[in-house]
Amino acid sequence: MRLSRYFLPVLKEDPAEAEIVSHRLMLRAGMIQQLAAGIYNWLPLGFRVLKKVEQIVREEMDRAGALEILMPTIQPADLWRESGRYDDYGKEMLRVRDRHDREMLYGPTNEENVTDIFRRHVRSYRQLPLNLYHIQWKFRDEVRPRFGVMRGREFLMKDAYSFDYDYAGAKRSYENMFVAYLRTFRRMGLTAIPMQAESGPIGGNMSHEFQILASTGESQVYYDAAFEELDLGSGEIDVEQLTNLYAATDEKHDPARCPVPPERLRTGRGIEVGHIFYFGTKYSKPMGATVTGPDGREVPVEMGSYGIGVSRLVGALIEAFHDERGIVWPEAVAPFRVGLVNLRPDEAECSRLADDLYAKLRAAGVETLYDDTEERAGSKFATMDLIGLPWQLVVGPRGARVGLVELRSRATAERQELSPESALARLTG
RNA sequence: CGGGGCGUAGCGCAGUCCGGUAGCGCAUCUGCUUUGGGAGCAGAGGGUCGGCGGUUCGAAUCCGCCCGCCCCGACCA
Repeated sequence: MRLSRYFLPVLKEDPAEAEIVSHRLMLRAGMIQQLAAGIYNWLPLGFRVLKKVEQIVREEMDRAGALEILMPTIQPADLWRESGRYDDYGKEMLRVRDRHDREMLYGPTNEENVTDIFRRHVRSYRQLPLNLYHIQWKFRDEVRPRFGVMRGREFLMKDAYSFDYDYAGAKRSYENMFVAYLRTFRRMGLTAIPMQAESGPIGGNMSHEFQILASTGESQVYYDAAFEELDLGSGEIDVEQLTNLYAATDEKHDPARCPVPPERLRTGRGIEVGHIFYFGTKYSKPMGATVTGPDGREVPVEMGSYGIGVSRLVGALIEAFHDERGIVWPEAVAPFRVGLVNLRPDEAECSRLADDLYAKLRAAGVETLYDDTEERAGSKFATMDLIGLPWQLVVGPRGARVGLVELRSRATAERQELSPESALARLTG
C-alpha cells in the first residue's frame, strides 16, 4: 500500500481525551476515532490489526473443533425472558423497540440465542459434543466506559458455547477451550495467565479468566513462574497440572496461603482478555434444550461459554508492546510487516530503487506500507516508529548511489546496511 | 451511580474572574529555499466560541436550563 494513497490520520500531539498509553497511541496512529463515549470507528490501520487478531482467534477456535456461526446483534426480549435474564440484567443491557413496539435488545452476550439454535435442531447425545462460536459486536451500556477500546460499550467479542451430554464431556470441552486460549494468546506474543475466577453455581474450579501481562494492566496479579516456561508448540498440554498452578489477582492473593515458594512467585499487572466458564444446565433447563441419552432418557444439555475480547485485545497488545516512540507490533498482528521508506521521492535513483523494492515485496506477498510521500525524513521516521511496523526498510539518496539500503528492526532498534537483494531475502525468507 | 473537571478553527490550547467586533502553536493551501530524525521564510484560507433561553446598547465572557466528553471511585469481554 502506498502511503500517499492510504488513509492514515496520525496526530503529532496527544489527544486530550486519552489517558492510558494504548488509547493515546491508537488515536495518534490513526487506528480509531471515537464516535461517542465507548463507541469507536475503526480506521484502516486499526481495522487491519483488528482483523489480524480476529483471524488468529478464529483459526485457533477452528483448530479446537469449534464451528463458526454468526448470530445477530439484535435479539427479541422474549428469548431473554425464558432464561429470566431480561429482568436480571439491568441497565447494562441496551433495550430498544421496533416499529411494531416489540421489545428488542442489543445483545450483550448470546447464551439464550445459541441455546435456542441448539434446542431446535439437536435431539440426541450422538450429535454431541458440539461447540458453536461467533465473532460479533456486543453492546454493554457500561456506566463508565474508559481506556479507549479496552473498555468500550460496543466491543467485538468471540464467544463460544459448548454442548455436552454429561459433566465429564463438559469438562473435556472446557479443557479443550482452556488449551485453545493459551495457544491463541501465545500466537500473538502474549503471555496469558489463567486465573481461577469466581466459580459458577455448579462447577468447582471450572471458571478461569485469562490475564495477559502488561505493566499498565488494571490489576495486580501473582503467579507461578511455571507459566512463563509453558511450551505450547509441542506435545500435550497437561490441563490438570496447569489449572493447579497458582495464579491470583490482588484481591484473592493471600501470601500466607500461597503455595508457591518466593523464588518462583512472579508478580505483574494483568489485563483480562478472556473468560471461560462452565455453567451446566443454567440455560438448557429453563429453555428446554434437551437430548436423549443412550438410556432413552431426556436430559438438559451441559453447557459452557468461552469469551475473548477481540477489540480489547488490540488495546491490550499495545499496552504490552510499546515504547516512548510508539507502538511495537509483534509480527503476528502487525497491520503491515514492512514499512518501506523512500527518503527522497524527488530523486530519480532513490525512487527507482524504492519503487523496485516495493514491487518485489508485493510480488512476494509481503504486506508493505510504502511511504512515497513528500514528507521530510524526520517526519517519516517518526510516523513509522509511531505505527510500529516490525521492519523499516529505508531507501535514501546516499545509499542509493552505492547500492545500499537500511533495514531496521522496530523492536530491537537494530540497523543494518544491506544490498537491496539481501534486504529482500531477509524480508521474504 | 456518587465526586471532580472540560466543551473556543482539523488537533493542542489562551482569552471567561473584570462584557466592547475572537487569538497562539501545530496542521492545511500557494510560492521560494531546504532535504537521513516531526525544516525556514513570505503569504492565504479556515470559527453558529456545545445548544436553547435570559440580562444588557452590546455576551465566548454574566444568569438559567439542556446536551456532550474526560478523570477518580463502586461494577465488567
